[in-house]
Amino acid sequence: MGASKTDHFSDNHNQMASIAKALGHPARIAIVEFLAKSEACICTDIVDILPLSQPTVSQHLRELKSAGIIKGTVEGNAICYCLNQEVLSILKEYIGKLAIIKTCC
Amino acid sequence: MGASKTDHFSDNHNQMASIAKALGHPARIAIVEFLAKSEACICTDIVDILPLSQPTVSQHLRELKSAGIIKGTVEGNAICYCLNQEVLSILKEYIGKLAIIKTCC
DNA sequence: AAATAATATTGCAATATTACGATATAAAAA
DNA sequence: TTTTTATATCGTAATATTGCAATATTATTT
Repeated sequence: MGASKTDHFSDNHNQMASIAKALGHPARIAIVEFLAKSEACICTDIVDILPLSQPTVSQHLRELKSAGIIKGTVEGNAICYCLNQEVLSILKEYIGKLAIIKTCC
Repeated sequence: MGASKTDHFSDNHNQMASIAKALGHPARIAIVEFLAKSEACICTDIVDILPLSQPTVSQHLRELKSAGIIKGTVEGNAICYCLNQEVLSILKEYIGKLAIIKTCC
């Protein structure tokens, strides 16, 4: 006991939770926001904008990538990151459905 | 080391992360979805829809409440829960800004 | 007043996350 | 080829999360 009982929930609930979970850290929010504000994909600069060490940033990037929120392309000895709009749209749609005012409470 | 360095990030980043984090578990997604689908606020039934014990569900409800995602109203010896649309709207707006297709990658 | 019902809290074990130093890897530059 | 640059991985310590049994709390019902 301690691990979450993933297999007791629907695929959809698990997917939404894993996307939300990946965004559930201020460093990862900062990364995603930085990529969103950039005109193009970003190589190199991500470590510089965060108050965290390079290995820690690398770990956060991996989590965002494994949730599908960002994509990374190898570009020489650097890696270019950008947002995966498909996955963000899934989240957007989902939150949109929840955020509908109802006449109660 | 181990705890996240909350104080090194902006209030906005921390708030968005804490909302996302609260949604980052399939049980909490299931709760929120159940409340969204219900016509009115829900007392009592929440424990029954989840494959988890009553104390565990209570803990998840508390996390959703402390992130501001749900509200609970005392109603006799029960508690009626419903979504806090204000907070969901904050998230909706935020994700909406991220999820804008750009011509890159 | 005692029993019941709904929810919260406590205590604790199992596991996951966060962070970083040290080190590895792989491509570019010197 | 050596050095530099950009990123990843390993190992590990500190802390947080998840889950539940046991118990407490609070209001309702009998």
